[in-house]
Amino acid sequence: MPPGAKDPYHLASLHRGLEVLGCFARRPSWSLAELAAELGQSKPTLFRVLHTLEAAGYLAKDGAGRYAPGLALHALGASAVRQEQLRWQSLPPLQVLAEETGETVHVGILHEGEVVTVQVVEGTHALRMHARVGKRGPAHASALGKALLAYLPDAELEAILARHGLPRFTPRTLATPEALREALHRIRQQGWAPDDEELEPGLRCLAAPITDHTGRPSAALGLSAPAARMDAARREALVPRVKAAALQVSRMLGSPGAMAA
Amino acid sequence: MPPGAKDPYHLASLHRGLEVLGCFARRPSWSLAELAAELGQSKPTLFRVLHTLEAAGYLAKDGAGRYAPGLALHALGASAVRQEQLRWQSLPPLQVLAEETGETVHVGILHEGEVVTVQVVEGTHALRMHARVGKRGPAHASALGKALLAYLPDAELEAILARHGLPRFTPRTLATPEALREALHRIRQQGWAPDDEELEPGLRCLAAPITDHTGRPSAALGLSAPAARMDAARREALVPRVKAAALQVSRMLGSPGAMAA
DNA sequence: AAAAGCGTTCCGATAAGCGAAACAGATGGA
DNA sequence: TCCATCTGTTTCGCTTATCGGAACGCTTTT
Repeated sequence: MPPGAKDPYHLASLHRGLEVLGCFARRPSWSLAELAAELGQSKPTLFRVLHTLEAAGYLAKDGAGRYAPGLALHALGASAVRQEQLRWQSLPPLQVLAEETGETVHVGILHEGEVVTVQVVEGTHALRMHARVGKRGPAHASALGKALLAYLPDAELEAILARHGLPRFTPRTLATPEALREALHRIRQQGWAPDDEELEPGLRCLAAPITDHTGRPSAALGLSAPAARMDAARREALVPRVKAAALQVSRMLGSPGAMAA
Repeated sequence: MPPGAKDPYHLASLHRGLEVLGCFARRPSWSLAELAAELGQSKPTLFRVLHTLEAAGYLAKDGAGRYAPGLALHALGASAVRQEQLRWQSLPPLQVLAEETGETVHVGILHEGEVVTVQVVEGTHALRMHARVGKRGPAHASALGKALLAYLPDAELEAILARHGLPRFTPRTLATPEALREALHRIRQQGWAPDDEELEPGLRCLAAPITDHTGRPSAALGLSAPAARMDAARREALVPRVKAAALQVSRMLGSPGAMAA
C-alpha cells in the first residue's frame, strides 16, 4: 500500500471514501475543510466523496453545514456490533465447556434457512468433530438448527421448508414435516435440541438456544461428539451444562429472560 | 439517483462499495459470486471492490474464502452506535426534565477541548436559551464544559488550556488557570457544575456528568435558564433533578457506577 | 468596507476503472 | 477416473469517470 508496490485492484475513489468514514470513527462531526486538511485531499474531490456518502445515507448534515454519521452507518454499525458481540462474548464460555468436556462446541445463527457457524472451540479428543467459522449447513438435520427452528414463527418455518425441503442425509434424518414439527414441539418443552446421527452417521449433538437483548432466541450453542462417547447417560449429564453455557451467553448479551437465574 | 436525473457529484466506484457494505448489514457472510448476483455487477468489478474493502480492513476473509465484516467496520460501528446511543437514550429524560422545569436542557460531549452539543430539548418559556445540535463552544465557560473538564486527567486539561487558552466572555468568566482549577475541584466534590453568567450575561446553567459503560464521565447533561428565573433557591432545587437525569442516562448506557442507585 | 473563510461549480486532460473473455483451482457428479 | 461446473483471479483495450486548478457566491470575521 505505501509507495513502491502498486496494487492493480485498488479503487482509489472507494479507498478515499473509506478513509473519510474512518475519520468519523474518531470524531462524530467534520466539515469539508477539516477533512480536506486531515486527509490532504483537494476540496472538490472530498466534496464528491461526501456527496456520495450523503446520498447513500452513510453521512448526513447536522444543524450547521457539518457532516455527521447517517442512518445507513448506524444500521451497519449496529449489525456489525451485534455479530461481533455474539462471536466474542460466546468465546470464553465455549472454551470452558470444551475444556471440561473435551468435545467440540460451537455457536451458530440461522440465516436464510441455514445454520451458519459463528464461533467454534474444538475439543481435545483425537476423534472429534471438525467445524469452521462461516460454514453453512442444513437446519433440520442439526441440533443447532433445530434449536433455532423451534422458536421461529410458523410462517417463517413454512418458508424455510418450502425453500430448502427436508433432504435426507442418514436413515435418522427427520425428512417429513410431521416428524420435524413433532421434534420442534418437544424441543420447546424441554429447552434443548438433540441430533442423533441425523446429519452424519456416528455423530451426536445437543444444542440450546441463546436469547439476545430483545429476548428472542437468535443464536444457539451446541456440543458435538462421536456416538461412542455420547450414550444416553452422558447426554443426560451434558444437557444442563450446555443449557447453562447458553444461558450465560444470553446473559452477557443482555437478555431480559436470562438475567434472573 | 434512479435513471433520468444524473448527478455530476456521484462517485460510482464509491457508491458500489457502500452497496456492498450495506449487504453486510443484512447478512454477515458473502461470497463474491453471491454479491455479484445480489447487486447485478460483474465479477471483476466486485473483485476490485472487495479487494479494496479488504485492504482497508473493512472486510476480512473468514475460514473459507468468504468475506465477513472486518476490524475497521467493527470499530466504525462501535463508534457510531455509541454516539447514537447517547443521543437517543438521553432524549426521553431530557424531554421530561424540560417539560417539568420549562427550561432548555441539553447533552454535550468534549471534543478537542470544546463542548459539542449532542442533543437538545428547548424549554417552554418565551425567553429561553437557544441551542442547536452540533454546535461547538468553549469548555471553560459553560456548565457542561466544566462538568467534563473536572474529570479529565491533568495532562489532558493542560493540553486544552495550552491550545485554547481561557478567553474572557463576561466579567465572571474564569479566565485564570487558578480560578478554573479551584472551580473544577469544587465540581468534583459536589458532583455538579455551575455557570453563573460566565459565557453570556444573564444566562445561568448547571450541569452534571454522564458516565458511560466504562464508568468514565464521557458526556454531561445541563439545564440553562435566564438569571431572572434562576436565583440561588431555584438552582438549589434544580440540582438534584439534573443529577438524577444524568444518572438515569448513565444507567441506560450501562454505567457500572450508576447501576446501584 | 475589506478580508478571509466556507461550500460549491466549471472545465479540460488524464488515467482510473469498466466488462468481455480467458484462466486456473476446487468441487462434485457420473 | 474423467468430465462438467462451479468458484475466484488475471489480462487487456476502450471509454468515460473523476481529479485538481481556478473561479464563484456566500457568510462570518476584522
